Amino acid sequence: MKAKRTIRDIANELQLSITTVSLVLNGKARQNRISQEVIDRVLKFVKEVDYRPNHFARSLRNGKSKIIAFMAEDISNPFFSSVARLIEDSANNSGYKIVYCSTENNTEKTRELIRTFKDRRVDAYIITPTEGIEKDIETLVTNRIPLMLFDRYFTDLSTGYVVIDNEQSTCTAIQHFIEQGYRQIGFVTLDSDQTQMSGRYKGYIRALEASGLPRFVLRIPYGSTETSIIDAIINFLAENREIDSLFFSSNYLGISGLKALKKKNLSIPDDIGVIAFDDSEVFRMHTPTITTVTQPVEEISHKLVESVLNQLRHEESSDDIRKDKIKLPAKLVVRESTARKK
Amino acid sequence: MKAKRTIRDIANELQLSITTVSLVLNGKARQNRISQEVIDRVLKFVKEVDYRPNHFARSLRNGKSKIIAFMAEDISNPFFSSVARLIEDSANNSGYKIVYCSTENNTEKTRELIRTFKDRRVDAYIITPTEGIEKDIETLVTNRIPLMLFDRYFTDLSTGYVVIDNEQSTCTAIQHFIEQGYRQIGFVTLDSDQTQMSGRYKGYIRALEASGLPRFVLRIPYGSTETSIIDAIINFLAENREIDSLFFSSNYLGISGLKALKKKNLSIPDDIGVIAFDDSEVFRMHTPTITTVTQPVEEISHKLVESVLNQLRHEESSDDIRKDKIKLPAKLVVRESTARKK
DNA sequence: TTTTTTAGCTAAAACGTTTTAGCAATGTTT
DNA sequence: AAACATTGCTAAAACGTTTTAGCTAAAAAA
Repeated sequence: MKAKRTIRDIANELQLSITTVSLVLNGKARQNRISQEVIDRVLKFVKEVDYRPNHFARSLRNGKSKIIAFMAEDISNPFFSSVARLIEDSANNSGYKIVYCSTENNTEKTRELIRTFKDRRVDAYIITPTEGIEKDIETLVTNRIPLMLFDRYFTDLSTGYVVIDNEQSTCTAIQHFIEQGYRQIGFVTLDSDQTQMSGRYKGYIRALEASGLPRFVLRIPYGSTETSIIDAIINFLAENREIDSLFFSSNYLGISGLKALKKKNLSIPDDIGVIAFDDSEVFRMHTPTITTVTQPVEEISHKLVESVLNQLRHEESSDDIRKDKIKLPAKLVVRESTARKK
Repeated sequence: MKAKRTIRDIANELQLSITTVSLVLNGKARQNRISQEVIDRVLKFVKEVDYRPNHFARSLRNGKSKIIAFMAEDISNPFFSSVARLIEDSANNSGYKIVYCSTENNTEKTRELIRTFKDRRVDAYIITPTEGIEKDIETLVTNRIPLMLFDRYFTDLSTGYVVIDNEQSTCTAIQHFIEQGYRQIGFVTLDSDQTQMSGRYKGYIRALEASGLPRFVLRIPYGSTETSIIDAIINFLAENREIDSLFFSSNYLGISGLKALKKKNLSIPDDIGVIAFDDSEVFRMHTPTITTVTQPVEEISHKLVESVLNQLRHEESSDDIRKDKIKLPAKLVVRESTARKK
């Protein structure tokens, strides 16, 4: 068992000062006029003995943890776990590790999580914000902590974010219903005022207004169990028997919706048309296959991590950090669930 | 903006020594004969000014990062992201944060990841090991680093682990096929010698031998694309036309399998029976619904985190760490895909 | 009264880096 | 020959904790 070597040991063994070794190791040798001979000697030795600097000491000294916090609503949701997977490698390659947590869209919990992350001087944040967390996010921003929101954001807060064009993509989806001959279009959404949900709602309204069709809206309380969602949808359909199509504004609403329709023995797409937000294997494999508004997960993830790393790189420079405000288009993937026999 | 307060500031403001404050904060006041009056004074003040100790300094001093590494094969796989979600809260409640990474079952990558985690003095590991990583795991064990393997383990390594009884559960599944009247049972698995896969294979063999039925085995190379898996399965069926049922030994093999069957227009369960390993929403929603060997994800997660936290608690004590070797039963969830009309 | 014990607190070292300020020797300009 | 610049390196402070060893004063024992 070789003893852990410190920079001090290295310095002693090479008959150099700690300073010199440190400068070489940090690539600041040239600008500090360390001779090439010494540079080579240090580099060679350090490689030989596989010296690995102590992260704690380094962090203590320079205040950086080399950790990025990934705060998603629920890491086990396929959308969020895909993002988690896709940001992972780039972060690692830049020397960052990612700690995750699930906010459950619970503001109190999120606040507490941010607190503990602050304690650990996490270097950057990627967050799906909850409704009441605005102030806390603002504090991070004023402290110039690199930060990106995603999935939703705060219109009156100057942060970077990556979202999709919820209004336009939903509008397109509803128009697709209309083109397929559906006229009584129901909208099942979460009872939430966050940007992503209000955007989807606006898209629904806009499409309807353009064609003068009636509205049918069901708002599900946040955190409802699957069975209560299913019941709510069944009720909704019973009270509005004219409905001939349903738009589900999230992937798990869609899944519960399909279960509800199955339970009522309604046939898709003939009795009722279906479109769900967020793609997933379930929708691709379902019989019939389900038309979805598909988020560009790769691009979202890529932009998120790119922007955060960029902020981290330019953190020192006094000029303003680039706060990317990115709105990506989502794609309507047309499948069998909207192919009505006319 | 209030300046960050250090323990030194606290000590000064209270006219006490740093030592005293530190002892109180760490609950070691009583055993060091600090008077109750001083204890109260410190605790009150610290609460008032919301003092938060610097993690880096603490870590540097005592060598603990308060971080657990969660190394799964692929964090975006529903099985692993569920575990991630389920271990998260208990870990947080005990003051630990979780960093994740995806090994892709790539030994070189895993080795490198373990290296970087070691550099950061991660306190504990929860790992789905890859085939070649035995030595590296062993090093962790000899260094007495708290560690749990899951999903698979090394028979000749003394580590804690949580797995399911792959052999028994697969055997039961195959027997179910037989009871349902299937006689030509195909087994689609990954070309891997890891315990979970060999266990499932053994279960298949055992069930067949008991009834003298023929074997049909397809081994898919690790890391195959979905399309190549589908092609392989289609070929396999073409070359073995007598096959009347298929067992898929992982969830994504099952999904690819269903796509292959759909492509060949084979009807489940009449043309062919289907059982998949690992449950997922896809199998519950599929038409017909798919019989699965369902892993007890909650229990797996619970045992994992409980055991790791236990190891962390008793790390100091010189007596042997408890190395829980847990094998949980998996449940056969019978659905429509094995309900052959006889 | 002197010695010993105990109660209550603290000084200082240590953890392992990064970085500022500066020193000595050599080279260059006046 | 004196003054200045440059090259090549280093001493030491700082980051903020935890913990060991020990000090002083009061209480108890001799």
